[in-house]
Amino acid sequence: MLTPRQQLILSVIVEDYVQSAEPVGSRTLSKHERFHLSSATIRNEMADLEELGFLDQPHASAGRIPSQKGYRYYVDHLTSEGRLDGETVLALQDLFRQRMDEWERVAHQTSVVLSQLTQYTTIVLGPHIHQERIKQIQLIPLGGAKAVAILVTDAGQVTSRQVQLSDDIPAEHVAGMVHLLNQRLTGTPLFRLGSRMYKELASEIGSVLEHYEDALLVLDELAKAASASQRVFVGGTTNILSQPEFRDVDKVKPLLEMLEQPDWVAAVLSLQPKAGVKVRIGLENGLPTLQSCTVISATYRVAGVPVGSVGIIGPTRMHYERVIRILDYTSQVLSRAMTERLSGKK
Amino acid sequence: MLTPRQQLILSVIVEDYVQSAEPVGSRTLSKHERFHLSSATIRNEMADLEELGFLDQPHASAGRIPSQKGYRYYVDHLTSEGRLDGETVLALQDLFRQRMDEWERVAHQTSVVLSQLTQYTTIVLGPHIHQERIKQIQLIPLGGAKAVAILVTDAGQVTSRQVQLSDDIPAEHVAGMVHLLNQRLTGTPLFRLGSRMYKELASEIGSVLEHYEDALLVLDELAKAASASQRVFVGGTTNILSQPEFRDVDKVKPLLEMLEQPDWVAAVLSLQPKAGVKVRIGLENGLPTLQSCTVISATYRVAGVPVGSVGIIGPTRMHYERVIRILDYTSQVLSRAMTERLSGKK
DNA sequence: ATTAGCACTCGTTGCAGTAAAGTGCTAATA
DNA sequence: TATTAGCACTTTACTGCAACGAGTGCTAAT
Repeated sequence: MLTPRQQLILSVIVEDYVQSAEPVGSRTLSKHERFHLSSATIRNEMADLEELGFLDQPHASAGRIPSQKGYRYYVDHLTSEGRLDGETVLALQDLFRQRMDEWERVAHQTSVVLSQLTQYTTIVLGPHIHQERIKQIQLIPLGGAKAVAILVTDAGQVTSRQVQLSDDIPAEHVAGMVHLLNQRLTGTPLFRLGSRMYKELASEIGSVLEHYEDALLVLDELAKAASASQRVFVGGTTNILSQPEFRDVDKVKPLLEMLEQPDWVAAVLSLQPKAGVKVRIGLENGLPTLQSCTVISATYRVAGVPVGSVGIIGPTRMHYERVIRILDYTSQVLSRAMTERLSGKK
Repeated sequence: MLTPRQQLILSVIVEDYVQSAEPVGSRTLSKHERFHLSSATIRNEMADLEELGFLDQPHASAGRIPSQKGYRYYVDHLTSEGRLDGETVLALQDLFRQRMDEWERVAHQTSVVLSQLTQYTTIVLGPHIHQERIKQIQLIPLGGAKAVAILVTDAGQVTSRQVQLSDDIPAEHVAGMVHLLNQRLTGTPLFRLGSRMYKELASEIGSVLEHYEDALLVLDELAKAASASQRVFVGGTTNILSQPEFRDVDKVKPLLEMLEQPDWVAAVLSLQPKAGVKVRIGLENGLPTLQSCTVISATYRVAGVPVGSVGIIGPTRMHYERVIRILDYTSQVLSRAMTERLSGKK
């Protein structure tokens, strides 16, 4: 579709603009080492590229900047896979040498390190524990009819919730109930703790236990707590403020407001089934607020099943190649670390 | 120290400036309903107030704005206790009608509501659980020598941590260990789980259990986890961006960077022993970054013991009276709610 | 003690003029 | 036919300047 020369020009324009944030002029390009062309020739090519929609011109006497379509073409055709530099790799490897069971800390650290490395804003979506299996359920009475229900998964995740039991339930019934629940549910993956299983169990429990409503309540609360357990970590929010395109408070504000809402952040980074790194440029994100932003994200997996994701938000004028490589690498290492954790290797 | 008329003038200047964010001139004041003085008279008074250090003048031909000292005088002598308006009271009461056992949600909601009500940035420091007592300790083996240690307090807080036990420890020893720990520690307040108790227990446990290092490790980890459990919630960060004094990205950035670090936020709001609302204006905060900010904070208590705090960060040009009243009220209601929760009332 | 009046200061706004950067087009060149 | 040199044109950014407005401080009158 584009001639090799046009590709080269587009490529250099993107890379120059990403670095300088200034529109790139024909003279700048003609001085570039990879050309021995005059500025006039390049001007003609640029005019063509603009007509094809790959370049924009802020105003008549300015240089060119890549359009959304231009960035898209660059990402799709003009970047290579390649290796990360050693320093970055080391920083990331360090990150995952930590104890993987302290998930909160790992996720938080990841967001901190990634935003340092990239100078953009980082989002880490903590792992869904849907895939994990029930190891044990506990119910600890607190006095009154209150109790704490605790669920531990085989990966060692602990989820808990306070419940209000029937007023008159005797201690031995509570014990019996917990016993039955464990007997019946140990080994069950959490994602099956949904409505289907609920009904199946209801009848069975009802025939054995007197306080079966309490048992169901406990299950229900635990299921809710478990499904709400995915946490969102945002790091390097203030990096946005260093970007020249966001020097204006009115431009940053809507963005920061979005980043303040974990639900929204989670939605933007919602799991994509496909493997690999996903790049959404400008309006491809589907939100007007993000029209001058690019979101790059990657999921990480446990034993092949996606459980969470990491993402970077920055201006469309983003250092694509580097960020893609970093996220690719991070998600791979993270997947491996999480999988090892689960399969019980030390 | 100040004549009644000077007080009145200072008062009106503060209130006018807080609302308009524009330096207040003598003419504006002379038109104010509470005066029947000419602008010239007021000019003389203002010149005096400036000389005394209560007012500043941005430049020679501008009106006056309150100095840090001026705000301090205003807060100390010119505000009254008074009542909150009904709407605000309702919004706050709503907040604490929630289930108090879901602390994370309450704290988060508090920060959201307070920042909506005040249009400033809100910080909520989650409760220390030092005062709570151990209800039960659990140790759930995960396979390998890994296990999850869980601690439940009498208030129903659950804290957990993964631990690595000795490789060769038999299941019945684990059970015995947990039994002993519970027998020995149930009812102990968490703050005693520190080093002193550690030593006391060490000898006792050592004489009974074979794997006493494991028991101590478990205790140690739980103590660490419990003391790290105080969480920080920051809400309405972007409200800062609406303040005219922070229209400039370079001015907001350092502030937002600070707010991004929970440790720092916690430090700024660190517990003050005295009751009531604390107001720190500008440099009183001790940090150059906060020189044009005011931090107002209040602690909340459980049964009289301070366990956490709520705070508001805004420009020194702050709506003092209102914010003080809101925080005063919030901390009281919160204290009551938390205390009731603990004493087991439903 | 208060006020009217006035000269003075300082920041803001609008405007013309200039310099710089970059383009598009045409005509010359390899 | 593809490339390049040259030039007129456009637009922005910057600079200096005058006019304006808000507000003060001071003095003299009430």
